[in-house]
Amino acid sequence: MVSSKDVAKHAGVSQTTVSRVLNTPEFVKKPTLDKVMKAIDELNYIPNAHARSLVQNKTNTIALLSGPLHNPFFVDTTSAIINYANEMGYRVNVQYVNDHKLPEAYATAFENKVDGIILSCILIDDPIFEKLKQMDIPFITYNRKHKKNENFVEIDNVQAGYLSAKHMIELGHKTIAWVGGPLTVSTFNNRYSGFLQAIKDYNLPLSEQYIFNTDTSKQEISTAFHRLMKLEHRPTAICTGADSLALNLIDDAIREDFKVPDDLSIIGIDNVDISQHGLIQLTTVGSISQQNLGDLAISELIKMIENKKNDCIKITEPVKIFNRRTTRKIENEQ
Amino acid sequence: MVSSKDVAKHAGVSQTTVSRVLNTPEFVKKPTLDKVMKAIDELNYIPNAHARSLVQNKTNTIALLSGPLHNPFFVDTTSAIINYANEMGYRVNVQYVNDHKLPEAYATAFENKVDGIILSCILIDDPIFEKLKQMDIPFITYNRKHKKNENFVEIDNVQAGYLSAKHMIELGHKTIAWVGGPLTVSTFNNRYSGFLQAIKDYNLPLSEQYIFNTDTSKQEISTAFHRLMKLEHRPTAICTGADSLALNLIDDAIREDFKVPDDLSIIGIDNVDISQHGLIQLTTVGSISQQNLGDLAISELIKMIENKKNDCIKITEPVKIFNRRTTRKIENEQ
DNA sequence: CCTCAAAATGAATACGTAACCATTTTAAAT
DNA sequence: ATTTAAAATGGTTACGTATTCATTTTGAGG
Repeated sequence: MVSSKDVAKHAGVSQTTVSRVLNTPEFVKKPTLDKVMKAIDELNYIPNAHARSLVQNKTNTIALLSGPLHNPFFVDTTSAIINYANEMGYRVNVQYVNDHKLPEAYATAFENKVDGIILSCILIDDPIFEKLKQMDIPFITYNRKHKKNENFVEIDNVQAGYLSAKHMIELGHKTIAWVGGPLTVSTFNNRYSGFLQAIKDYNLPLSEQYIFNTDTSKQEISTAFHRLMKLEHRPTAICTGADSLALNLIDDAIREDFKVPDDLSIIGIDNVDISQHGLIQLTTVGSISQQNLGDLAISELIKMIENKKNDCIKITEPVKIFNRRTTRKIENEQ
Repeated sequence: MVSSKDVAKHAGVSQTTVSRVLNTPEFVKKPTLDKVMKAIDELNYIPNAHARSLVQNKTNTIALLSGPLHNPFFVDTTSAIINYANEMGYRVNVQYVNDHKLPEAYATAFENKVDGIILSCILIDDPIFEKLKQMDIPFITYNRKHKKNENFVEIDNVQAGYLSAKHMIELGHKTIAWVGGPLTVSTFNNRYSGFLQAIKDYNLPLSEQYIFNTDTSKQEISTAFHRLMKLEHRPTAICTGADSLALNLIDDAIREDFKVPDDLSIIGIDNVDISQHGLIQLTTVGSISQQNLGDLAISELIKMIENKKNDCIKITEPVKIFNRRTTRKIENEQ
């Protein structure tokens, strides 16, 4: 591998000068600069970022610990995060983590001495949080937050759950089911509690049979769907903890010959990009702002990295209903 | 930052021994091993991957230069690539490249001395190809290939285009349009030529008005759609260069109140995961194998990296029709 | 021609690790 | 006890860069 020393020798200057040519060319005379540039070109020299990191203690790399891409929410956010970070001169190490691989994912990030970590995969009660703080490395969670309520970017999940239930209630639905995710995750937890609050406020009855807090696997969602549809008194509406869940449920519904929204109204939360597609037109609750959570989080993270500003990021974006085609007024048929 | 030297001092051993504890613990006596482990734990020591890379000349990092995630093909492949690479102990630096940012993307990959590069963004006639070969760094292209016909993984694109047209023809369509991508890209080029071949083989007329090779932007696809729909003699079927194009066209169609497939049959190529969704059920052409191209490519790349096997990868996967719900028999109404 | 500050360059070092080679310790065989 | 090979450990160096400090060169002003 050709190094700056080789270039120096070839150009007849010191390695220091080569380094200067690359970093502070304004301090080197034109003729020597040209000499060095020529040598760089002739030898096909490419500086070694790792050696630089070592001496500068800065890697220009950010670790992204994301949820899986089969959840369209992470498609939107991953894309936004990587594009913004690249724009700002950072490389992004991406890992799609499932729970039993989390420790490895953190280890990888730490060993690479990344300048910052952006992650969605944190539990309300996650012990990693303290460790992250100890490490003294900038980090931010998006979509989820830790119970300590520090360094997060989220939407107003309680309100989202509330609006979603309210939407169904106002459409006349009386039997409304909930299919969400693990309550160890702030996002689902808050969305669920918002949902419950609305049910309570509007004095609707709610039996446990109608509640499924799944592990978000396709299989368990299908199971929930089948259980719901076998109930004596079937729900006419399902509120879900996320667009990805809603899309899975709709898929199940179609395969079982239920019509959405004619037989069953389904609403999501997140307003992922694809939910707008003409074939989908998912009714959902999402951020009022155009900017997605990934975008917001990465820009805050980079501010933290560069300004060293240590004040804690706590952003909760307001939400609204996006009324599309997967929910409808209930007919008074029963 | 706490280094292996600090650990050594704290444990009362040499730095070499600390290194050994981490890399070849079988060569160190139990008591010293315990001592060192204790010190590592107490000091919260985490090895520096960059320093290791420097001395080992191996980074365990792969650069992924992908197309944008709003194309679902890259959702599937990115996911597969990252997961497989992580499984095999490699980190992945992801970049979503648009054409004018390509040089930067390569520079980043080179400066980081990645162990390999996996890329989809190469043109038939791309000068970068020679440079990549010169660099003597393992690389593989997926989905697209260079005219040199080396180190690629693709589906049988000519056959895919052919089958797609044949499918429409056999359904009775006489006026079939083509909406594809830039012909500077092998994928679109070959798919288009397959399409043309079928049209020719079945003696269908084809006017230039029905051909659009777009830049794959949403806008230009919409333009193509509108032009087609304003034609005196409207096409009853559109063959497209990719599922992402098909999905965009269908979106346009729905917004203009055309019914797919009743008013218009549309077929894609790629068989992306989401095309199977109940709400979508896109008819398409895709690989017979379950394994997606990203998976295939990354496993081949890692073989190259680890076995140093220099024989050139040339994989073209056979394809078949996935007959779903966006195409139908034409009625003899005209 | 001399002085002297500014500009330009170079020498030496540190970053944190693994690898190589040398040395010490251990334990088995005599 | 002595020898000897194996096991265990340590000292030193290299990786490729940026930085710090020292040295040389330059050119303006007297």
